[in-house]
Amino acid sequence: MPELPEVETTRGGIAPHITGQRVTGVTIRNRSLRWPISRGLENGLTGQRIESVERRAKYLLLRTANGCAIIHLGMSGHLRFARPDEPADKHDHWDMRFANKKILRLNDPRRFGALLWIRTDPLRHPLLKNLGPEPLTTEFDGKALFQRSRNRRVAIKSFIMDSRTVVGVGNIYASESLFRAGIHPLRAAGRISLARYEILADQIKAVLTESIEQGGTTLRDFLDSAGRPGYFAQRLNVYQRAGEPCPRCGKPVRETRSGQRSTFYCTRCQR
DNA sequence: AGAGGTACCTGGCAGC
DNA sequence: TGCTGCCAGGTACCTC
Repeated sequence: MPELPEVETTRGGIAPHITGQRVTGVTIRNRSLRWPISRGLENGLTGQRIESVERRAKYLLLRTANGCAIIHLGMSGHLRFARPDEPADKHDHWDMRFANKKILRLNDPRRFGALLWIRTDPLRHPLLKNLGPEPLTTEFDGKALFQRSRNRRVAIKSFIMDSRTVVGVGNIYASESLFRAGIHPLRAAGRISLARYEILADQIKAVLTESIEQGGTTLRDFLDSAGRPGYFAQRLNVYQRAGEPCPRCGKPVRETRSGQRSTFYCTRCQR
């Protein structure tokens, strides 16, 4: 479910409601997410005031004076505010309650997500310390991609989905940005010119920005924290459109696999 | 070091 | 209706 635009949409949806609020309690119904939720989380977080709600890559960071909650939504995770009397669903694994009576609730059927509590700088945490640049900053550009890709034989799609290259480019936006840039998804990363990387970096920024503006991409089940779907699916050019005409040239969109992931492209427009 | 595969988990869907 | 197999938006970890 969530790629960077979905996580950013979630961050924007919850931040106004919990920033500055004190946590009055935490209920954990199922500790076994990707990593077990630590026993110390409830005690550490309860009573703390949320100083900020930030995002790094697809991680949400709830910072307090005492520590930081790191949230990852995995493949199927979803945060929303529950009504006070609303019974927990089967996959509602945890709630955070706040002084303003808001209840932040996580639903995650596949449990690939995470909830961690750490007392040190979250950006130095092993999960975050080796992450590449944020795509929507000036730190990320064609030159950075070009330099990092020299002598690399890996397929360009796998390369841009590697979080050490750049964070936040998941399976949907990898296909979409390569289509927009006219680059074949299986081309070796080391065999792409600087000029083409400049275009690719611009298109990665553009596709992510447009998707955030549309509230993310709803394929099956993504809803933002207020229960609204995202509308970017209507703007997808190739993703999950195998057999449909390429929007640029009309040739049927082809589907292949790259790194065990579905990959969509146009054989004429992408070289 | 780099490339590729596997694993984690549930649910939905196509096909029989 | 119910079974089986496959697929799904992520990413750490394993092997070669």
